[in-house]
Amino acid sequence: MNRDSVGPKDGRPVRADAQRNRARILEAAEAVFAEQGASAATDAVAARAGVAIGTVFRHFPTKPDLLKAVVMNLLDRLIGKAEAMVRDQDPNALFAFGALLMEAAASQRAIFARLAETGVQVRVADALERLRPSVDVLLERARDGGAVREDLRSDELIPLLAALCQEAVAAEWDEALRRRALDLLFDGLRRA
Amino acid sequence: MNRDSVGPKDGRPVRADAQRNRARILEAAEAVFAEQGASAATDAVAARAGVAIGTVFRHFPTKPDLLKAVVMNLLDRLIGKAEAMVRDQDPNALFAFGALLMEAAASQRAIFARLAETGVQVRVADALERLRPSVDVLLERARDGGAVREDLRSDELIPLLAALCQEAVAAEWDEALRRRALDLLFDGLRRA
DNA sequence: GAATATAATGAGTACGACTCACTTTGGCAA
DNA sequence: TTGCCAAAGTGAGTCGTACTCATTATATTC
Repeated sequence: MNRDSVGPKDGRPVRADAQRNRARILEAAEAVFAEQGASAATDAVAARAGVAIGTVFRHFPTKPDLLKAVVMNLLDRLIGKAEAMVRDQDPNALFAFGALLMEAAASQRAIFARLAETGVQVRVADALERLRPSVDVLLERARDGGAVREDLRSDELIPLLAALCQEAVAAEWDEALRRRALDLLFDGLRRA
Repeated sequence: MNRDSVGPKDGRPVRADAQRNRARILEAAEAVFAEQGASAATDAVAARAGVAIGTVFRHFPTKPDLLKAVVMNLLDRLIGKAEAMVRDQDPNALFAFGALLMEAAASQRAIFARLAETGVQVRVADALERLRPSVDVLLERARDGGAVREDLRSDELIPLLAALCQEAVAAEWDEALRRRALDLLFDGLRRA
């Protein structure tokens, strides 16, 4: 764990006010984007955070950068849950994880759905890469337990899951369809 | 077939210059967006079409409207191919259609990929709705021929295909992954 | 308690979507 | 043919928003 009280290129500590403002901006952005969608003006975020607009742009040079940071923040919370599932020994945990992932994406629709609308580079697929270590473990265990086909690899599974989550959010699938889509996919992935 | 030489609410014919300009704008837009991405300024489209900016906005009141029209235009070409497959009697035509769809989406990446970046309402899922009649026929035939599970319905299959195409384009899947994803999905959809 | 690098500020700039008062023109009837 | 007029075209101007930068403030270091 590197202390985030030191700058990227090492050297001096990051100033206390800068750390504080960065946190405030992220918090404000999450709230503003959740309320107004990602097309909300950056001024609104600055106002809510109680800083000048220039400060927002110092920390996040472009709007996509800001949105990306917000999403990565949300993702951190998910990772914790995924790691908890790794500790279970259930070979079917992989499927439970897929369901968890999709429900999480759906519940954050307000933010995720708008990401696509504004030229953001954040893709669910990129975000999922961070979950990969956990997925690898879950997949291997499922394979060993005979719960999925032998030839399934995580760099195939992750894009598939990403595709479903992305589209579920973007096209506003209802819960029945989300569940059904996962069932169809996972059913097909089980050992033949 | 209603003549498109008459206006929406019936009444007078649409003026010849209006029809001509609409066609020119669509053609210009397709070229400009393909070259510069959908974030290209509307001025550029107007310039290329040889009309004033106001004329573009008369025909397509918002930029999303313009992008949507371009995509729908592209889709028309696909529909022809789908209908040709319906005329085949092969129960496996459904799978061939899925592959065709994904390759078409991938080849138009320049336009499709940028759609998501600009707040466009055009979703691949919406577009696919127009293909539904053809999909219904293909699916029914596949079911009768025992090529897919009995309980699969087209309003489940279409979103699944849409999800894969959308993500394949957005995340720039390579051909191997596109093929593999379709295989995994279709394999799972076959009769158990 | 200077010195100074780092951060904050916010008026200003750039740019692109969209408007609208005015001009032009295609279709129709006399 | 000719005149009428609604439909269509025009493009300078408005407006909102992402982003800049010269200036000011302040957190750290010695």
